[in-house]
Amino acid sequence: MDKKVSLAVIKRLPRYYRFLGDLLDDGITRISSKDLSDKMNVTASQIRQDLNNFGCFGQQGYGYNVELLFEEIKSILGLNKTYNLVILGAGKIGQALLNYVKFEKRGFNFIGIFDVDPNIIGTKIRGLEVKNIKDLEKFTKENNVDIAVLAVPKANAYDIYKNVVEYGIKGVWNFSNTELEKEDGVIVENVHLTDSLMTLAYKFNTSYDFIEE
Amino acid sequence: MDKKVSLAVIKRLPRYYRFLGDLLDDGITRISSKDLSDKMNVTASQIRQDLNNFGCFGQQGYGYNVELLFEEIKSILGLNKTYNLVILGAGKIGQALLNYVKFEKRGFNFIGIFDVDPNIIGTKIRGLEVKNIKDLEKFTKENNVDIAVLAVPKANAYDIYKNVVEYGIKGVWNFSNTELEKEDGVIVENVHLTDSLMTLAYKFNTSYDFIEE
DNA sequence: TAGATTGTTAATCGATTAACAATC
DNA sequence: TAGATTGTTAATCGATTAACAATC
Repeated sequence: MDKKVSLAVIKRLPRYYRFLGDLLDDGITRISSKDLSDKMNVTASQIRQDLNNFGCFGQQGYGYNVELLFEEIKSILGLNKTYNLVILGAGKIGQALLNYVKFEKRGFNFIGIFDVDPNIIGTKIRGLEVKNIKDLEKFTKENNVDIAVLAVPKANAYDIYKNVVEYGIKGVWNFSNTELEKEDGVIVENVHLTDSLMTLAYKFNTSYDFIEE
Repeated sequence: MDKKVSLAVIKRLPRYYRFLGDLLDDGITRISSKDLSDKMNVTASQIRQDLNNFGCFGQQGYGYNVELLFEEIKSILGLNKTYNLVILGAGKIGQALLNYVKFEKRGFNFIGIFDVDPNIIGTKIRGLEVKNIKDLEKFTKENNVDIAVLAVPKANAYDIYKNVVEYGIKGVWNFSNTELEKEDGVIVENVHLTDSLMTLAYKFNTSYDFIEE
């Protein structure tokens, strides 16, 4: 596929996937872009445009086969593969993520959790022993680590990120409240909880108006 | 202020705020849009356009006073006020958020945490006793609750959201993996962790190309 | 077949970038 | 004052929406 897909489209894919999953659960086998657009509060045009970035999954006069489309999007999102993740930082956020079973159901497997705190190192969380972060390099050599979950305090984030890149890990899910500079071939996905809360605070106040999503 | 500000602009504000805070920490007192744009990897034009949605904070020939601009954005984001939050769902995510001290530093105070599980109700987390979610209505009458943090499983999210709206809470920070329908006067800010991870998975694979942020 | 609905091209809308006069 | 840099208008770019021929 030649043409680059815009990030706006990509970010809508998980939402399509979620709605199609719900339709499947409800036993609905086909849906038109119009009906889906009513459900999702987007335009039918946008749905068709979005999907046609990846292929022709519909049929004139019929619409889309729900299961087929669901599977297509699953595959586009890369959810047919499995991923090995390590959690860096065994604090509350790291633990919370490790305990969230949904991720494993979708093929994101946590194979290691690391920390610097000697009081935490050696303890077990959900059957996984917390390792010393100094052993991360060795661990990455012995295991195939796809994604590092950065759940460390802001102060340590930069150094640990540098290590992660050095050890050859290609995906970073960043929960530390910092900007991580772009590195060639490394994908960073940020979850800035503080930013999200600030956006909520902004909308909460009426001093300035804003355009609704 | 008349003209509506686009969501794209609003979502950039926390990032400006973060960078200006860093500049302040570094003792930098003034900055031009050009210099800031180099640091932030955006265009100087965009910075000036964004800021001018809210006022004229700069000075020709000089640039922007860092502290002044920092304070302006703080005020625009509504961070001069304090907010009372309740956490609904005392699972790992709820606990992780409650333990994240940064939020309190910025004026987001957790005044209650609720759950349905009798084994958790009554226990204390960070000095706060977990209450029965059935007591939420009473609690909202006796306390001024601004924001409810929805950290419950997907299955319960809809009902609890309905209650939250009914009790008159005007802000919802939604961590449940569901769509919450729009209600008049209620602000919902979603944190869809699963979506974020899927986006990472997409980018991680090279089968389709994409435009970088 | 006739009706429905796609895939796709064209039109519109909005957001980003460029340019520059105003002015500190 | 001269240089720097803003605020703002105009130009460009991209994304969303509308329209419709193709076709199941």
